Amino acid sequence: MPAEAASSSDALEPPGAPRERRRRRGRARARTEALLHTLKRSRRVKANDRERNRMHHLNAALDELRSVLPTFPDDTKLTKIETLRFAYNYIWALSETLRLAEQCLPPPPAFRGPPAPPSPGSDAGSWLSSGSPAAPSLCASASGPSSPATSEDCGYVPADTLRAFRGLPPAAPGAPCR
DNA sequence: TAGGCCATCTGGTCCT
DNA sequence: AGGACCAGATGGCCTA
Repeated sequence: MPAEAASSSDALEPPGAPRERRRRRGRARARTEALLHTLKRSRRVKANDRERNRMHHLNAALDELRSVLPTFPDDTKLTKIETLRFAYNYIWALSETLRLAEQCLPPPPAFRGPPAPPSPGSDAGSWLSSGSPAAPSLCASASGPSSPATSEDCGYVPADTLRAFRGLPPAAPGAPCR
């Protein structure tokens, strides 16, 4: 108790002085607490502002992702979770398409030999053709565009968003090469 | 009206 | 110390 410890010198004061000092100390403490409160408050407001900005940037990135996904104009805007799942499956579908194309076409002479290091810029096929990441079971691609799957079949992409895959070239597994 | 989605606030934790 | 990131809470809006 700091207040108790300080009271030892109070015995030398005239009567009434300790009470006045305590009162002053109380006012000072109230002032510091108020100052601390406003300081905390201003920090919080600043943090809120940063957080809001951060989320806006995140949403902007999500919008950018939406804009490159194949959706129809009359489709309602994909939700955040739909966008992420759709992108995940779309990437997988593209990589499958690439893989099948590589199976059908003889590789160009420049690509013969040891595979290039797995950097996205150098050799798309080598890093895209590893198959389904964690087996996402993209039903629309697996069953072909003519038989769009339902979300019950797939579990990854809602039926509405799956319709966007209809525009893809048929890349059914096991499709005969020309 | 219930449920889904979203924006915002908030406190905690980690990193620089 | 201050900023970034994260997850939980809350309230508003919309739709079935």
